[in-house]
Amino acid sequence: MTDTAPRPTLEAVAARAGVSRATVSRVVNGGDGVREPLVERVRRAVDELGYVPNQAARSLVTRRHGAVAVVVAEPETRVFADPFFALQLRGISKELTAHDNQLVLLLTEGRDDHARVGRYLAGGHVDGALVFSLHLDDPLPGLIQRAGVPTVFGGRPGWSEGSRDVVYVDSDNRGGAREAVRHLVDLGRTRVAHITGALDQTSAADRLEGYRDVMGDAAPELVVRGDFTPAGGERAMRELLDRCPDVDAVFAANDLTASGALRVLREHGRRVPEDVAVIGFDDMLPVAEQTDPPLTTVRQDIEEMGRLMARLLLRDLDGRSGRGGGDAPAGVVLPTTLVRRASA
Amino acid sequence: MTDTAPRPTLEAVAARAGVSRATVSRVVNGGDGVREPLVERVRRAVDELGYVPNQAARSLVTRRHGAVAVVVAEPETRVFADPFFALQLRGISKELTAHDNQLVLLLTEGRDDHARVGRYLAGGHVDGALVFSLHLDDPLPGLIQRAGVPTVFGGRPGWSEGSRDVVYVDSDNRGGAREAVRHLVDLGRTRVAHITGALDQTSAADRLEGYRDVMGDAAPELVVRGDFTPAGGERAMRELLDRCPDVDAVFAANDLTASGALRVLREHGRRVPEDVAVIGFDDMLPVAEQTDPPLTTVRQDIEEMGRLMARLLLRDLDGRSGRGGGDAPAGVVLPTTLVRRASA
DNA sequence: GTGAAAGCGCTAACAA
DNA sequence: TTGTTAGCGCTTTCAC
Repeated sequence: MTDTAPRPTLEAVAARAGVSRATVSRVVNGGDGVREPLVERVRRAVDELGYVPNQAARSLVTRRHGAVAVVVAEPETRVFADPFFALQLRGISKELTAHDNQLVLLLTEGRDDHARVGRYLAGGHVDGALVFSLHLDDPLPGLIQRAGVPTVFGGRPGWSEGSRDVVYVDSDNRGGAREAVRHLVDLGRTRVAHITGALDQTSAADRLEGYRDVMGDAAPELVVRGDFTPAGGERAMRELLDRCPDVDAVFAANDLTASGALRVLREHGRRVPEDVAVIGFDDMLPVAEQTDPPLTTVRQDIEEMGRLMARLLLRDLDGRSGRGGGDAPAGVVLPTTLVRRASA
Repeated sequence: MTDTAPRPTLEAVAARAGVSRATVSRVVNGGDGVREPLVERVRRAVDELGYVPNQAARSLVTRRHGAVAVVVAEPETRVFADPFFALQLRGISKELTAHDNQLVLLLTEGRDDHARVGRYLAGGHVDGALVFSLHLDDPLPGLIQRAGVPTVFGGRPGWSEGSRDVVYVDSDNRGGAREAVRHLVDLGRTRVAHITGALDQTSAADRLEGYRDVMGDAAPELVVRGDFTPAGGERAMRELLDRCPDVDAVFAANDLTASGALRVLREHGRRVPEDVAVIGFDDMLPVAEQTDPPLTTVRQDIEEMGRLMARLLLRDLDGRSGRGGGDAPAGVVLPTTLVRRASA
């Protein structure tokens, strides 16, 4: 491969254009306050030499890196079993690159990684961080806040209750759940069950709340614990069928869970939606459209969540170089919509 | 949030420890050639001040960034419809962080992005690149090679035929396909069909080759074009059933395709595996284990592919700071294994 | 509007 | 073994 191509420096461009380094720098950074003919000459020199600014040198003086860390804790392989993560990443990436920022991906699993991430963030390699705080007891948020890096969280962090200065983007899990359960009730169903997600994640807890908003606490036997996986959905559905044979509707915490439930229902000869109506959450296309029957579900715009997270962070970043204090928007909650297919 | 914490510099640590900057630098970078008591003193000063080296300043002189770009072209949303991408990323991330390297993720879609990526890579922000060259006519590989950045490709690039100096990691697509088809033949099947993947990707082309290695070119009507998606699998299966009603086995280019085929077979009342045996490729657990019946498939260790890619790149990176020429290992091909479940 | 010069924080010769 | 010194390539006052 091409060995040691000696990349041209500002100096070289300046020499070629017959101007000073300062002028070249000005042109490269927007060209304000430089007379047109000179701008032209510098531009040409840049092109001819194929000059690209050295980011390290630039960061050294500007203290900006044009890079944002995305921290994904994935103690469970679940993160990789559905396209959730990838979609969000895509949204983030789009927004970031649109503003000339790079995405540094930090995947963590286990204690050691936490320390490493903490160190990295504290090391000032990036201008900010986007963090997916998956679990209630996750030590990551603490570490990060201590590192003093501007941060936006994906999903409402469990500990955000008190602190008003935590910025996050979340879906309207509770509202979406409410809508789903209400739809089931409107369908005339009276024994509406809920298979929860992993309850140490706020998304699962919030969906459960939404279910309770409509159904109340009347029939606790209709709430079964799941874990966002198909296997968990199967297990829960079996338990449900066993415990409440008269169940006529199920609101599953996500599509994967619903797919497991669907399988068990079929196995038990229950027709969907005639005997039991089923609703999922997420609208993960490859899952929701492929189940039998296709799944009615609550859609959340995952890619948009990612994009919004990035946007909030970048705004904050700009803000703090401008004024001293930023008006932290705290939490932003994206709406959900019910997508009707065949299962309910 | 914490505002402008003025991070301590080498200078500050030196002052506190009562030594020179050079000594602190030595200690921070491993501490070789510094007497124990001094090392101790410096370490303490570092801790007390919470000193973290400034990477920008360091890169400026070492010309090393401790960062590797991962370039993923995703012209098709398919990349996000299966966990392939995420698994590979995880493998890469593990290996990279184990060697204290950061992962800069570059997601591209469309022409504009290519230029951007080319510029970024040429800009010398990273020490090397890991690239997934998905399509035969992808302009990315060219751009990258021109940027002169050490690169390892994921999957055999279509244009690598001539050039011996292209480093890549691939699965044994051809061998795996051969094994699958042979298994079907051993089962006594005589009308073994193949639903291909997107043939502008070498993985699909290689799997087709493997099929032909066993079946020859005898019955071209048994080869139907798919595109790695469930929908493509359905379409192809319908066509197949229509064209060759006597088909008694199907080797699908991947699990997603197989799942589509399975659905159509059920729809047509064909029993699997009694009437038609089906084999997939990938062993994507959430797909292969959840189909009805569970899918017999060719497993490839995706995470290991990622890890290996990173390892090769890092080795190359170390190599070129050592000797002048590196012994490029060209292509590394990982073995596949047949996983027997119920569908064949 | 343009140039000269002073660093940003660090590493790597070279001296001592 | 330790310290001194000269940059790495860039931005940014401050004169002109």
